Amino acid sequence: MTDIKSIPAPQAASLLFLREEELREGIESFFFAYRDFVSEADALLAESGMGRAHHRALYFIGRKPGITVGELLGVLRITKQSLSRVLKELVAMGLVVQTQGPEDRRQRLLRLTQSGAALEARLFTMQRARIAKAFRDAGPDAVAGFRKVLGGLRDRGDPPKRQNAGARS
Amino acid sequence: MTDIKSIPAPQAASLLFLREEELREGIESFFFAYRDFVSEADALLAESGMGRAHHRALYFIGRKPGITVGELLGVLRITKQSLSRVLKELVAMGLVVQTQGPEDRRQRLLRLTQSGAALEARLFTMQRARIAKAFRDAGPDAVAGFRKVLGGLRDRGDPPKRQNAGARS
DNA sequence: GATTTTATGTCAGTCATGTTGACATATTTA
DNA sequence: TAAATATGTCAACATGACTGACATAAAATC
Repeated sequence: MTDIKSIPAPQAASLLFLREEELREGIESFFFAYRDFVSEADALLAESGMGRAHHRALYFIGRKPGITVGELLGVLRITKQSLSRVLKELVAMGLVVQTQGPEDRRQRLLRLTQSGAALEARLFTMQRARIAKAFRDAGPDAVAGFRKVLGGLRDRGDPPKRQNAGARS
Repeated sequence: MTDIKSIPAPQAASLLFLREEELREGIESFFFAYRDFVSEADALLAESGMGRAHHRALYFIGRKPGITVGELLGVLRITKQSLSRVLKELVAMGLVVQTQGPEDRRQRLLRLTQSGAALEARLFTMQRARIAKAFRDAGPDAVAGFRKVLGGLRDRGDPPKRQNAGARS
């Protein structure tokens, strides 16, 4: 039923139009929502002369204390030069500490300091308010759908290895 | 039921933990999905020496042919100086044309040329493949939930007017 | 034990995209 | 006529990415 081939041309065109329209609206919603969501923490970060790159590093170090530099590079998918600058600043500001890996002493394990954790918590609290409200208003089924679609939008397969990023010449 | 105040402390803490965990996973999904989604068109844009800013302008001009510069600024929420640079390049490359507004001759109405529309279509086709697959795999209910949550994440109220952007000193 | 690979850091330069501030011009509105 | 609006433009700067090249220490392999 509703076999697209069985539909007369004008209606099929109309269906295709709606399909494209629906997808474009999805793309636009995605763009606007993401922009509004991430821009929220900027003011707080700017107070300490930081930007979004600092936020992302703080976030993922807080999420996995003891994460190595290489792992963090893999998560963020940026070059080590980019990350290095950010990490250096976070360490200089006393928000992050690096310790030598206990098994592999080449590794630098990253952890938030107390003040780093405090800043991350303040940033998370801001974003939590927004996302919690969106989740609450939309309801659990909608949240499940949100997660499901986001999962489908992710890259599948190998993350494209980038020069200078991780274990690559 | 499930009044949080009636739950003994350890379980309440556990629930709160799950709640935070759930929200963090949502934030991360959002970050990863958005990054993967928008990065896809970069290679094609780079061939012509363009970036994401060009893509966004092309996209919204294609979406509303005859859009004014001021309207586009309102959609993108960037400064006119940023947009100006991008528009100038798009016009120079023959992808966009500007025509004087028929009623208000101060306005510059923006439209895609044939090759501009062709490029936009190529870019949209790339993204359509990804989002259509995600929508199809997730199902209509999930898509509805996705849209619902995204709507809730948007800024409410006045878009924060930014200096130099639109009608402001 | 010597060699290679890996994890990390660093210097130097470039690019894309955003910002602020100031000012110019044409056109519409009051 | 005067003020407000839509647009454009010059200049300077910040952020966060990038490439390429090279350095060091430690682990893994031959």
